[in-house]
Amino acid sequence: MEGAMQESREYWRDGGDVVGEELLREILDEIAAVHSNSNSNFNSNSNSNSKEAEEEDEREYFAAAAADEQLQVEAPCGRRRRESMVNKLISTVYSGPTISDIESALSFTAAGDHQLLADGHNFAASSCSPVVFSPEKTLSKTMENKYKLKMKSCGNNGGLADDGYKWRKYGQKSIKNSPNPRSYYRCTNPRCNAKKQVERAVDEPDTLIVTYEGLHLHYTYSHFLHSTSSSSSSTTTQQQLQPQPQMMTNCKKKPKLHLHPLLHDDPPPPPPPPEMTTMMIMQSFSIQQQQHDDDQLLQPAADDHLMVQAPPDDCYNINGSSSSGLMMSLDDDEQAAGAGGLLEDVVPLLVRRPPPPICNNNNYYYSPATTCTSDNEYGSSASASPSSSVSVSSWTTPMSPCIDMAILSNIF
DNA sequence: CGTTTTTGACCCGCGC
DNA sequence: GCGCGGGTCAAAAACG
Repeated sequence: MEGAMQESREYWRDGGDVVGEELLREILDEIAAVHSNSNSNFNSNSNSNSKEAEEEDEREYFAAAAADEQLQVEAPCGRRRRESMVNKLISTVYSGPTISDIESALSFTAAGDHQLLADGHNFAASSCSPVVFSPEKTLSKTMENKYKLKMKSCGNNGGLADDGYKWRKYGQKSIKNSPNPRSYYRCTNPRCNAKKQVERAVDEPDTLIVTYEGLHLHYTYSHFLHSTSSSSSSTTTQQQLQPQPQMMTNCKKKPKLHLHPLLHDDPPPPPPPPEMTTMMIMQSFSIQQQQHDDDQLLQPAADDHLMVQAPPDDCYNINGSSSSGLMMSLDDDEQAAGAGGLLEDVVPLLVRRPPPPICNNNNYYYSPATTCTSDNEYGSSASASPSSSVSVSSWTTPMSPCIDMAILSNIF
């Protein structure tokens, strides 16, 4: 870990034109200081393995997050702001996720967004209907931890919105008692184990049933593309809030893979929008491997830009368009610090939490990347516009501090 | 020419 | 053990 810290320092010394070296040192020192505490907390929790400890940990986490948000209202700039950022980073990186964490976060987020559905106000610029997120936990073992989305295709042309990831179709099967074949897709990222199945509902031709399995070990491509776009030219708020199909067109070009972010010639890749996450679950590859060995996928496999919403009983609703209140505060210079790129070595599972009561029209933003396609057959295109092309939203990428990226890249 | 899609074959789990 | 159905593989075709 010390080595990672040192590498981060060197990395940021080289990239000193992005963020002041002094500030970086300050932040890194704070990280190093907090890390020891955070680590010990994590160890003690994992050792005790008690539900009370986990719940206490969750309470502390959310309380801290709420406090951070309050701080940002009072002092959106300055040291407090940075400390908040660092603390969040630390809490997300060093407190290992548990299944309880994930489930808790899902229900927490769901409760927060339930009202949006109840009000019937969807932020979406599209006319897409909400999707229903249904974890298949009660089915057979092979179906365990698969998550199913039911969604209607976009209204105008019958096409569907992109879900932000790039999929490759690897099979199609006709299903018994169903006139519609089922298509099988795998994430094109070679390190990514995410899969999905797409089939059209028998009774509702407009409805697609998308079953996700596995985690994406990288960011959405829309995330990546928006980052690169934003870094090269200023983007107005209005543009940020509009679907940007040209970016999805650019998705056709497969980005470099397998390269460690720090080895890229390109500018440092963007971090995830850190304050948008309920938990940014950083899984080491050992954990990932364990998942494979156990043949268990513990996390909801819905793409990380999906908004998990109020679950009645065991059913989660995802409404990719619910973005109200998801605007975050970030300084302009911090926005300018980001750049494009995929994070291949970090494993974020972004479980969104309810929006903080902060609305900043100029900074963080949540954009419905609703690129409707006109595929005449669902499941016919899996590249930039995945066949499922579901009516969901993706996080467009505000420029965020690069600090966590550098650090996280060195951790794993 | 590299990438993606198609599609028949194969594998495996499950029920009888 | 056998058949069925679902999931995956992989070679060929299609695409850009």
